[in-house]
Amino acid sequence: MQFSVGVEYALHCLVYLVNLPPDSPIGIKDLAAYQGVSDSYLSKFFTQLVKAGIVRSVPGVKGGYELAKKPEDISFWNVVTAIQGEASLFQCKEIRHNTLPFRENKFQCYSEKCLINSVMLEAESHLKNYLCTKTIAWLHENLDKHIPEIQQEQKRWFKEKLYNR
Amino acid sequence: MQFSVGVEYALHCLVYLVNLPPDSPIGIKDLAAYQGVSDSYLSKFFTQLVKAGIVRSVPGVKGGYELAKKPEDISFWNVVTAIQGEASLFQCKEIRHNTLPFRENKFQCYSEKCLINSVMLEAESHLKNYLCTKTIAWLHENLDKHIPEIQQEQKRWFKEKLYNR
DNA sequence: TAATTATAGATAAAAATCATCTATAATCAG
DNA sequence: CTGATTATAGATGATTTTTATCTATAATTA
Ligand code: SF4
Ligand code: SF4
Repeated sequence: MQFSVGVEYALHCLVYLVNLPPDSPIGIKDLAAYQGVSDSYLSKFFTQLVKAGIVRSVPGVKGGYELAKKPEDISFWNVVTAIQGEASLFQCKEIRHNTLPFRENKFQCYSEKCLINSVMLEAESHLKNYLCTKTIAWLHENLDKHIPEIQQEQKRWFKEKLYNR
Repeated sequence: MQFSVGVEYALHCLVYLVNLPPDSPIGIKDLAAYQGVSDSYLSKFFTQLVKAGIVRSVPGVKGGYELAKKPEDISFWNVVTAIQGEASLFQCKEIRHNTLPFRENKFQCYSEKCLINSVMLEAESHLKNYLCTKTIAWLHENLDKHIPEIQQEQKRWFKEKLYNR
């Protein structure tokens, strides 16, 4: 049970989009070139981010992607669900339905009143609540503090790409 | 990203082992027959539960499995890690290493100081802490309250199997 | 000694994940 | 209007993980 790499790609790329001049979207080609993956691969994640309302897409010449919200309104949890979907971590496979007394049609097991399910859901909500408190704005700000050289280099590169369109 | 079904099987089966007479292990055949799966399948999970110190195995004739600890000392988290392993939910795939300035050997990215990684770890610890508070004893007790008929039937069945060995 | 039982490992089907490529639709610069 | 550019959608396939079973082996006890 692992987070998808897509979450990692999305978080990194969203940081690139912070603090750019308004109405100057960045194309998927540039983003993909920077990340070192194919455009079609990265674009899939951006399509999901669009659907989740995290980024806005501008089609056509000089189109691309830009943040649809303020970075302080985009939480880690938003990104995680945008990429992995809303499905909860624990999905009851209804194994009890295959249990002896059930096979003999003695009982039914309804997952609504399932204790295991409710415990897992509650546990997940603790994870969720924490991830909701961490935003792209926070990430951007702290990356600037922790790895300033890398961040500067990265900003330089995207500003230049924006300039040469 | 989903919990393994193994967790569901393990939690259900551990409840069956609560409140049985001492030194009377239940064989994997009975457990598997009750669950409606093959012994070899279920036994794999029990081997993992043994390695995690949750159950004790008794080989040979009239052998089987019994709880190795008091049910109030077995948490949901214990079971989850026994089955899925200790690996954390977020594993950095080091995607930044393939990023443009890194490909040009300008920088290195050490995951020890990675902010994303630390946020994910902290989030997971919230999930962990909650799952540590819920035990097999709690589950057993509350299942008895919520679905008493099913629990009675289940206890009847295992007691009978124990009797006929 | 023989039957029983856990353990280990081989095997394979099914599902999910990762990654790329192609075709299409929308937009804008000229 | 036209052609280039760009996002979107979907097909495709490789790889990995998950699920499930079967077989062989080792330990134990009746
Ligand atoms: S008790 Fe809960 S987890 Fe188990 S089969 Fe029923 S609904 Fe699913
Ligand atoms: S910044 Fe963190 S998540 Fe990203 S590549 Fe570096 S270590 Fe991995």
